[in-house]
Amino acid sequence: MEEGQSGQDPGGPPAGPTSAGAGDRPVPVMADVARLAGVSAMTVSRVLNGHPSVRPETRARVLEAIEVLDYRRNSAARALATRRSETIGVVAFDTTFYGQAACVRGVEHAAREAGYFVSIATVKVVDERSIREAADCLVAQSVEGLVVVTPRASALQELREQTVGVPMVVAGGSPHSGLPTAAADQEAGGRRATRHLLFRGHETVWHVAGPEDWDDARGRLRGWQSALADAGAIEPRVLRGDWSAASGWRAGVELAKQRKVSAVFVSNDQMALGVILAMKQAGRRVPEDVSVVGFDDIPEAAYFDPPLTTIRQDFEELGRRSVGLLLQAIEIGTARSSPAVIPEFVGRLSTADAGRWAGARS
Amino acid sequence: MEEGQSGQDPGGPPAGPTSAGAGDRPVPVMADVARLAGVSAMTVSRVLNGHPSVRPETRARVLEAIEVLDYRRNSAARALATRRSETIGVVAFDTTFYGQAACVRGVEHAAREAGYFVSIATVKVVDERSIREAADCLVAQSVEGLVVVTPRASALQELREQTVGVPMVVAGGSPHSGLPTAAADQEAGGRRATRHLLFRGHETVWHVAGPEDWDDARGRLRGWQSALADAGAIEPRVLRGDWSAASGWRAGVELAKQRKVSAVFVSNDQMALGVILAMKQAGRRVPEDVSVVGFDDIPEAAYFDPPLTTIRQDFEELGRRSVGLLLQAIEIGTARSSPAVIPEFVGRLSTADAGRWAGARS
DNA sequence: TGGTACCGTGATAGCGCAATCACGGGGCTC
DNA sequence: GAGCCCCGTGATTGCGCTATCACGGTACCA
Repeated sequence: MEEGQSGQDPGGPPAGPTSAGAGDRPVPVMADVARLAGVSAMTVSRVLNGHPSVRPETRARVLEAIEVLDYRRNSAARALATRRSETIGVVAFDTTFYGQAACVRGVEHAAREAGYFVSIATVKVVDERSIREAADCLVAQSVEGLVVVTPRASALQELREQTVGVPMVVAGGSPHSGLPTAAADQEAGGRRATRHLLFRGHETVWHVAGPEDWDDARGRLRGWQSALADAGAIEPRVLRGDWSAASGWRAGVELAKQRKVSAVFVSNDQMALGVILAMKQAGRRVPEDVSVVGFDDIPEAAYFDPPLTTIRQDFEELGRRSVGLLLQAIEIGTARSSPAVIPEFVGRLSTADAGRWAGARS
Repeated sequence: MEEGQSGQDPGGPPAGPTSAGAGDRPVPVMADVARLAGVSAMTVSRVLNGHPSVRPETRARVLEAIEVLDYRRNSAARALATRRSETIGVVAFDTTFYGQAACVRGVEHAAREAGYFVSIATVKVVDERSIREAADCLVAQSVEGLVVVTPRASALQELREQTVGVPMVVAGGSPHSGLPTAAADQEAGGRRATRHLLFRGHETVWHVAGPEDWDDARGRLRGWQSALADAGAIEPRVLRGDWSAASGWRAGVELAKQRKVSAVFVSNDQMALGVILAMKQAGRRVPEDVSVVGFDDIPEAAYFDPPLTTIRQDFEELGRRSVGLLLQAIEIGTARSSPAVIPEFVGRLSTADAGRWAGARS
């Protein structure tokens, strides 16, 4: 354009810098494809974007040129022009937890299927600062939306205020966070687990809960309470763990001291593993003396000794659904929570009827 | 400054579209910051990039304007202009495996510390097609480099050819893949495990290996073989698993049929869990009748029954190192493999001296 | 005192793509 | 048979940022 209308080199100004390189261009751009195919860059763009109004013949020519040149569209340029990054961000906590990892995997697959990239930021500690940092980091990368995997409710309150602009959904956690959520009905799961033990004849059921500020832990605890209340059973003091087997073991040591404990609902499978070990170490057999129910159904649960009766959550499905929600929020502008999925009871061998000698309470 | 030399609207053409919006601009751009701070956009850019030649006073003014406007730099535009995305890609397999997940976490943290974003692509099945797809997807996103976590060697051969342009490193896997690698010395680990059992007096040690085409599995197997050879012990037939507890259980069932089996080195902890269960179900006690050593030291291993003797790998460190390698490759253009870390022996209760009645072989 | 060397800053020109508008040509309506 | 519209395509412009060069000033050397 500086040369305006004057000269003899129409291709000069626009194509100049692009075509200048003698021929050693390492990475081809759209103009290169266009030239090879004998069309304009715009047409190449249309082909790439599946725009309908391109003659099949032209399209084929362009596709061939793309193939020949091994051309790949520059996503930064595209993002700049469209103002869309086609990327969603995932904030996750400890992805070494099976549930988190499976959920992230679900997110990743669903997102990729929908044509989105996935950027991830994990936080080591679950406090507002870290979470905001992670979210900021993702937002700085122009993600179009955020999936927060299994958070603490408190942390979310913070987030909602801060992450201006980009839609957010929650995978796991409580459906009451005020954000669209894809979650399993933890309460129903907790109720189911507890009821199972009650049906087996146990007078009451003890509970090893997860961290107080995790919605999942809270929901399971509520379910346990309500099942107990329904059955008119007394509600024993709650023990707290941090989801780790180690914390479960510590709780199990406490529990084993009390002879009247005959049934324990543990808020996840890892802690259940710890509880079982502690029980056995204290000389109490599982399930003969003490029945244990876990939660999550991690792949190893079936190979615990005894194989663990537990409540299965489909974490991957959660991840998938949350992406569905997020895409709605991004594309339609609104999304409401997905209906809670009901976790499934998985009966194995870690529970038995009360009575053999479990009847000997207090 | 915009009033420059000409008229009253010199800002027109360049700043026009930016300043045109009456005042409802949802997202501020650099020009907005510049205007507010009374400087040029270039200066804002310099401040943002930590360029030294900006007067502290000016810098402060700019920073304040940024704060006031809650301005965030558009990363797509930056990437386009600099030709750098500041993003690295991670290709991982099943991140629900503890090792993979921990490694990815290490990558993520190290990358973020170094100022890089992390995009992730997981593959469901470990074949060349999927891996290439995942890598392509990442490359399409203009990642500057790729970390491939614990791959199969065969898959890597493919990848190396295909991913033109972006540097690649491997986290885990064999150091002989031809790519820079951060790996633990699997062979040393396997040797250590086997030797431990041999020292305990077992005549020989059986092995439940991981998938044949995983470098990790291969290395551990080689270590087992070499320890056996050194001790002059016979080398029993290898059993194969797929890393899952279920496959370990199946192998355990086989092993339990043979009364002479008194010591088993299992290629990961999950499979070890399965082996132990199968043994017990067959009436063979662990460790009294059969000693078992695992590999990895997943957090639950200490709470198996019996607590599992195993070989600890620091997966997170692997991830961290691989990022170090990758950044070298990106920034310096070259990187050689990190020295292999030697896995650490963790003695717990799943192994015992041979002899009680284990001596009664064949 | 002139020249050289900066230092702090601004104007300008792309980065590679897609949105917008423009345009020739064929089919359609009436 | 004239007008219309839409189809397929191209030229142009700008997304928001940074690289480059240019420029007035102060400092320093000769």
